[in-house]
Amino acid sequence: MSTAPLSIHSFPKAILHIDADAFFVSCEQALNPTLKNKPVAVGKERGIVTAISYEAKAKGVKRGMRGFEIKRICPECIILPSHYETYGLFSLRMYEIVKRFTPTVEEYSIDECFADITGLQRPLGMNYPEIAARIKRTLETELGLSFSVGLSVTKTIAKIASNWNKPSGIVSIPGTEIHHYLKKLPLERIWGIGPQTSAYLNKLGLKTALDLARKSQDWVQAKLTKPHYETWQELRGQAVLILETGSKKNYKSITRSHTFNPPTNNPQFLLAQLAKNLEAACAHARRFNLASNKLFFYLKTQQFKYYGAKIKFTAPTHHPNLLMPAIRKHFGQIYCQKSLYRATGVTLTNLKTTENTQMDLWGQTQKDSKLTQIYRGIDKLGAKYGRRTVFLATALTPNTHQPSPKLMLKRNFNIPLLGKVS
DNA sequence: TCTGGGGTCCTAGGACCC
DNA sequence: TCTGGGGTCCTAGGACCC
Repeated sequence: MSTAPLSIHSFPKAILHIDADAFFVSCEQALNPTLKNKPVAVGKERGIVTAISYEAKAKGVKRGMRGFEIKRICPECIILPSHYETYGLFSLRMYEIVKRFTPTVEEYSIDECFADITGLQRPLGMNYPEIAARIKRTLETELGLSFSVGLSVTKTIAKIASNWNKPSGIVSIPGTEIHHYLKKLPLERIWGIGPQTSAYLNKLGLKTALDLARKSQDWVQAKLTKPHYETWQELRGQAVLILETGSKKNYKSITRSHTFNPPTNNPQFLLAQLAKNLEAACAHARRFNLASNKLFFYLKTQQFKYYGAKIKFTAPTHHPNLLMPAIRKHFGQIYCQKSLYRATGVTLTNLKTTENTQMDLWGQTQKDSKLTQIYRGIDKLGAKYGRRTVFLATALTPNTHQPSPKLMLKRNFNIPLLGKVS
């Protein structure tokens, strides 16, 4: 096979990928230094851990493990509940710091971002690897977390670079050096190539990322789909994936789901769970001024099968009390008494912004705006007294005997507005 | 991989229209 | 009643990501 480089230019573009190491546990350690250098895991409230410190990883602790399994292999491991709001604040500060260096920052996920630093050598008086190092140092000093940074010519290679030397790595891959790295990289480690595609490519005789990058354009277009064709271009040093710099929160859909234990076939319980999912999804939609006219809800069986129904509405809304009756109405179509269910979920789709909503013929919008005021009050209460201070009566677990107005108050607060609702 | 929660994009195929 | 060809929109489901 050819040993020629894939690109003859060092840095036609300079893209950084910045990735916080063991983000959730690192946040906990930054806030509580006594946790530093100790095996720590986060996710106690779920029963399985989702983030693990490098010390715990070294002892064999893995994502998805349960508390008792961890205690068996690493008794000294500290298991903490997650604090997502806190991690979100660290995340915002991370973006803010990177944006001091360049406005072109993609807030890719809570613990990662991409930054385009093309053309900044001269204004900053540093070369690209020096800029990367400066950003890394600034992040680490100000946040007290460690970061892995990759510098290269495309997003896909920058991601490979940041992953190369975790934790706290800083790796620069000029275009002319790409092939040295791809040669050592198994296909399934490429961003965008999952188990299905790598198994398929293995069957076709490909093993490494370089095997893929060396294929012809015709071959790639004949055998693979568009996303993988783009990956192929990126691996060859052509930046086709652009950085999405807009502030992230334009949802196409909002899902809220929850798994419970033990599994059940109790329809009241399942409806209560769905009501909770619906309220959570709607609350999120309200926060971003989004409304939906299409929802999907499902029951998930113990065998991990999904049974769901889609419902369309004439007018978009984000008020659960308008949507819940429809869920109740369609519930019977998907519910089977013989099945045991382990989870429920609700997805709002077709989301539209609620600014500039037009009045429709039926006065639905007017009714909706009254509700908007009511829910504005509810959301304020939620912010003040804790989420779910006010919720739909359906969301009460069965056996809890309460009178049944449409809206219920958790702590018997008396809110005058409630009278108008039912 | 005995499996939590939240997303996005792409493709194929059907419905419907001219 | 049968027929060719082409366009758009929507949906279901797959695959992938963190």
